[in-house]
Amino acid sequence: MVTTAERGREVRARLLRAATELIVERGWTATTTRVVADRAGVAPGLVHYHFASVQALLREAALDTARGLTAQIGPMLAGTRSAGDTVDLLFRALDGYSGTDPASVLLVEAYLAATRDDQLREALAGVITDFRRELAERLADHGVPGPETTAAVVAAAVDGVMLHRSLLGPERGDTTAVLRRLVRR
Amino acid sequence: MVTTAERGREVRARLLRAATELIVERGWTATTTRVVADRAGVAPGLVHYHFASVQALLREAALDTARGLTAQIGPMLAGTRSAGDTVDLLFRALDGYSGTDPASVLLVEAYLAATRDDQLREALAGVITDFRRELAERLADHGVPGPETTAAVVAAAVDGVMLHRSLLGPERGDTTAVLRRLVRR
DNA sequence: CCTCCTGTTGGTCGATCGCCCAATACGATC
DNA sequence: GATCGTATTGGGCGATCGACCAACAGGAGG
Repeated sequence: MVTTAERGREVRARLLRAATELIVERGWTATTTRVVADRAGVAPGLVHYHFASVQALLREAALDTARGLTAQIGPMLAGTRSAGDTVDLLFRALDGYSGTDPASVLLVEAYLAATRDDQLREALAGVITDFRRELAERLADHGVPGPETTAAVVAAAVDGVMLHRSLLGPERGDTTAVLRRLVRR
Repeated sequence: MVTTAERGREVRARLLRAATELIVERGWTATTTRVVADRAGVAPGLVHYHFASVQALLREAALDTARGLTAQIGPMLAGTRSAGDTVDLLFRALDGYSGTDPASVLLVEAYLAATRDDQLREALAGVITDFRRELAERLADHGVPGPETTAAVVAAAVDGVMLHRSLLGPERGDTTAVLRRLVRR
């Protein structure tokens, strides 16, 4: 038995999933009411029934993905035995990714949209700050000097490498080996 | 005496400048024919007289800025005395920048637009590759091991830090000190 | 002086935008 | 079975989009 409310929540979820895909494929500002509704297989009017505005839909979709990513990586960090391990893990998590993978592009899109949407900027800043803190604690455990600043740089480097891969493809050399220098004692 | 052709080229330049400003203020896909024309102080029709399409205008504006940036930093790199100096220079060049400065945002916008515009992607990849090569040569001069890979990581880290600053503002700790670890022998 | 030609204007085209709303479908509740 | 309320439909609103074009201005070259 499927209640009306359950089907409603399911449609809402489908809209969020469609928005996530389309932000990646077409870009943030080119993801429109009708295109999202079409991808989700529902009437256009439903977008403004389930969400206050298109911006609100895109914001929620992007934040869901961002939080999902950090929630997935966080527990993995806890199992690392050394600072080098930690860096390795971060970049192995990125390595299935060609650089044009959905999650990366979506994150960068969100970063940009955030420069013009205060609500999104604050929420996204919160996600990154949490991730930085978690990473800093792990680095501190492993005796890395200046763990907070180091964590900030490592996190930024991850995003930067991801950004460059989307243009140039995978690097030739051993990127992880170079990045491990960041956490030498 | 100002010839007709000279005034024409001047208008073309004004359109490029207006596009540069507006990509930063409003985003790539939200920079439209009429808005650019209005900012440049000319009639809307002129955009499609001087440029094949809006995309072509945006592409040229972004590439001009990107090439201008690397052309400005390149010669400064030549004067550095050590690998640490080189990293310092790169990040001091970024430090007038709050992270929401025009050049940074424009670059990230271009990165993103490039994922959906092959012509732009190839051109932008060329600019980054040139910069990487120049940086790699300098690092090699200073005896940094694996100069190509290191240059790629440093360049990515620069863009990553820039990206994070646009959300979180300036870092608290000494970022440059951490990044200098990347180029220790 | 008179023609060219380049640069420029301002408006129009069909398409699409975000948002809204009256009408409807249909399970939940009595 | 009748009533209610939530989910959904599809079309309409004014605004704006990229691209196009007829008309025009005015310096360049004969």
